[in-house]
Amino acid sequence: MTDTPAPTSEATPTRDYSSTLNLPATDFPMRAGLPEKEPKLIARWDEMKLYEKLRETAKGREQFVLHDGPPYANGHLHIGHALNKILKDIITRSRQMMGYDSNYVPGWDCHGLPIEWKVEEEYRAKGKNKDEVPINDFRAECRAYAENWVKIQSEEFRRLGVEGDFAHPYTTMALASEAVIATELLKFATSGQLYRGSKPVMWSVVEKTALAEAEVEYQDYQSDTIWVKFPVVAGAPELDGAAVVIWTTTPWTIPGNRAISYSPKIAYGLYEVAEAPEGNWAKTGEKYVLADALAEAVFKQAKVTAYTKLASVSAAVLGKLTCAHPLRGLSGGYTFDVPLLAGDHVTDDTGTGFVHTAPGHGREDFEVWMDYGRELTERGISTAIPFTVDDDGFLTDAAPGLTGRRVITDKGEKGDANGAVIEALAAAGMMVARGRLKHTYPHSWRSKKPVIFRNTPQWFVYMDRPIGGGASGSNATTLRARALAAIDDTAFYPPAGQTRLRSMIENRPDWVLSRQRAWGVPIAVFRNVDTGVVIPGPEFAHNEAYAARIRAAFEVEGADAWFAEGAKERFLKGFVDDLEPWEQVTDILDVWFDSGSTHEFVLKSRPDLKWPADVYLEGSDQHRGWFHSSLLESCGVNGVAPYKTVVTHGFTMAEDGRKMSKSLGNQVLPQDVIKQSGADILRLWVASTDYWEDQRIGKKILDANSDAYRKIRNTLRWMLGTLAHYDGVAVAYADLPELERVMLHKLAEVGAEVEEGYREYDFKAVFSSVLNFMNIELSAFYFDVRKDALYCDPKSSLKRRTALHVVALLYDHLVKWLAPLIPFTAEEAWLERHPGDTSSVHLELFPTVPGEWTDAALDEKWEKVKRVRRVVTGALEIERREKRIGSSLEAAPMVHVEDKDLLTALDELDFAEICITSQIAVTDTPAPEGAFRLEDGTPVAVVPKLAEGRKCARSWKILPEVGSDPDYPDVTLRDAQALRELAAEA
RNA sequence: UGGCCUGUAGCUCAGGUGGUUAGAGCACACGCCUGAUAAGCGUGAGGUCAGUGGUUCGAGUCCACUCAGGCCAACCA
Repeated sequence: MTDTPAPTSEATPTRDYSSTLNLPATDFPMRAGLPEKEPKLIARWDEMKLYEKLRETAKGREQFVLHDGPPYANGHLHIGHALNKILKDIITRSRQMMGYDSNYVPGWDCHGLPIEWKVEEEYRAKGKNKDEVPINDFRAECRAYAENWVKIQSEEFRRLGVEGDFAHPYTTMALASEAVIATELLKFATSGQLYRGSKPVMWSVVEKTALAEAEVEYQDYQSDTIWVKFPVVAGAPELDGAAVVIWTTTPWTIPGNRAISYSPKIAYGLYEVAEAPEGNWAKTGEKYVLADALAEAVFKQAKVTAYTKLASVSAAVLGKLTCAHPLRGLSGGYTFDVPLLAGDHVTDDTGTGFVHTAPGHGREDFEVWMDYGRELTERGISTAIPFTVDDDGFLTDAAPGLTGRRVITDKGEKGDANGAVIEALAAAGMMVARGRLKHTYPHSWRSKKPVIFRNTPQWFVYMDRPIGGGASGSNATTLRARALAAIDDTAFYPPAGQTRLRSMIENRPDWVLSRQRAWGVPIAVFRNVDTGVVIPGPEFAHNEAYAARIRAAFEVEGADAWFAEGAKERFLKGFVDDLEPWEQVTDILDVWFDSGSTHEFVLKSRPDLKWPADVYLEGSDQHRGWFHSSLLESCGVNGVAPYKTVVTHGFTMAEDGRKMSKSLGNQVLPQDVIKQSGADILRLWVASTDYWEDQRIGKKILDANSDAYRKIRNTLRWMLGTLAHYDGVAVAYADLPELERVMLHKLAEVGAEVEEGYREYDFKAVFSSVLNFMNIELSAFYFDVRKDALYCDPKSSLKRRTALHVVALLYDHLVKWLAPLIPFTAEEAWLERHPGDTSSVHLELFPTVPGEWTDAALDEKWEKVKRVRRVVTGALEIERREKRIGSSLEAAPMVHVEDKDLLTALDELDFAEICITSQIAVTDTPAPEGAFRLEDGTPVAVVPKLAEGRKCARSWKILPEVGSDPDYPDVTLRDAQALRELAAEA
């Protein structure tokens, strides 16, 4: 520090020159008030018919179609909906601005169980019974219910700033949609891919209906338990004469037994009864195969007083074993072989270590059975699953000797089936023990009565049967092969989606399409009860005419036509000689088939869209949902996927990374965010997050986004204020000072990142690139440096005018790039610069950055300038701390640059201006001892000094020249010139 | 239990094919400015890269396991 005299300006009374400065002036408020402003902008867009204008503007451009995965028309939006729709909106808006015709048509999924429930609930409240209401009346109420929610959700989506054809959305329940969905299914029937198989479902005997898992509640129930022998008949000589013992809580399922499951992870042994009471079921000398861990408990239950283990039995032996059904020979039935199958569901906690497997009566039983299908067929064992229990709970002909016994009565009480089975087993000498067990058991939600798992006919689509005529577009022969090929042809964001979908398609069983429900599109086929032949089908001569009938009727009446009186005559007459054996199928389609067909009834039917879609975007759960069913549906019918790209997003967690739930009270509702902060804040959150993975949201995170928003807004506001003094005259690039050219270079870099980010669906890259640019390059550097020229330079100053020109360029570029992310604020900002009734940033294209803006050499040079600048600011910070200066304008540092490269970079630059000091000296002379240096090794040392001269009353710079102008003795010469020009103007 | 995935500073994110003291923005602390002012600028302090064990001259980066979390495995969408 030298002994420079303190500036004398403090003592001199100063004039307030602020009115002579070009200070920022704007009405653009610092505080956004988004909750009030956003609805007004929506109203404006409505009024100016923005959606229609977007289409008009883009007419003839290449189409880009993001096809909307339909949300379910039930309930208010949650955060997941908001994330989903905002992402879609960012995509459609950015593609539109990239120069595509990017049309977005929102859709809704309207059929299905949840709506049935709601309507039924309303019935119950009114004391009405669903079964007494004609089905089409019930369906009408479901339709009205869905309609109402479509309206509500539509408004909620729009409030998020989502732009699209909300005046003409699609719904799966539109009559035309139902017509297409039904005829799409007919295509599967026609090509022979649809077949009638069977599968166990939860069934309520009392209500005579299938139940969903959600309609079932678990209550305590007392079951009869039995331990039963399955005599070994083949496979292992060492087990001759032994029996595999199973345990079950449902004796009535014994007639349905077709296999025994064991676990390769459990140790088994061959045991012999050494001693048992007279007349005991388990007799001395009998040999049982049991899990070692459970043998003792079994013998105790069987009242066996002594037993011995003869040998261990390996899993390899068990796998080859064949047993006889314990009722073999009863009424001439049960002659089939019972194989042993390895299953993961088998444990050695309870029972015997062997699980009685009745594929018609349990999910796991069914799965094990189906998994072994091919192997069983090779062993000569029929894989057919018997229908041992009918709708009313009676054992059928498929249970010889027990036919007519009842599992559960109309009233929901236990029938006589269990007793009869036990009696028959005992008579056959196959009982080991019996007991009772109190445990939780599924009961119907409605009747509170126990339900059963029973085999029921269902409609399936083959995954692995070669597809014959009627379908086209692919060489692959089976649905699975086609789907796998289609997955290879699809781009996935993130890439893991491909693996996930592929492994699902590889492993999935045949596609079950039928549901025994009311609110949906029917499987509009007929089945010949004598021959099993289905219409339509590969052999049927009138497939097209039949489909045309269905389609024509559904287009006018909707799927209700199928459920109306006389449907059989109406649709079948003239196609068959005798209507009598033809049974109308009343099952409806799984709603996944509905939404899986949207590409057909939306993309193909609307001229303003195209097929296939460019993008499907949904949550990662949709790998087994919409992505999956759309793929199968389209591969079955078209041979290829209905999409080119699949984008998935993760789930939204609470702030601690855990699932949101009502009970934990950690939910964030989009409605609340919108009310408190505005939709743009929510959208900024979406833009900032890595949505490919699970994201978090909460107060802290939203606050951080509000802060980012404020920074963006304030920076735009300052630019607007400054531009109030811009006359709109452009300056040629060649005439720009280096600083301006560097900013344009940076802008070009940001532009490349923005473009790449939008193209690759990486919005957080766009967000951080723009935000960092605004923070670091603009707010903290360029604007800070240029304020002097912008505020103080004379009107005529080229520097001032070029800066204004560049600020205007920066402003328009940034606002456009931000438009897809924060459409409300971007619009508000755009209109400040480009007002007009028909003006909208959303009608603009992203700017093309001129190639001449890119100047890597200049950028490199200025990075050096900034390195030196950092040393200067570091030195000034010390001065500030020591209270020698406050403002940097009080300083006039001496900068010793010890590197030739760095020194050259400063040539011909007004380095004082860049460092925002009043004066500065740059030299290559060695720095004195004690000069300030940065620890990072920059070869620059700074010796701070106070600026000499008087403080300019206008620009606050301290310069010796102040006082030398006779007219304006209290300002610098530059400021004097500015004042002179101002005076001349007046 | 199986399929797919995640775990880097308080928060949101960067960290090609393994290679110098792990980066940014925000938030935080301290200071400056008071002509972007419920603003602006500067400086600074924050990380055993979930953990353990391996491969390697060398691992946030590769491998295995463990822990924590998420989605899927519904006549739910």
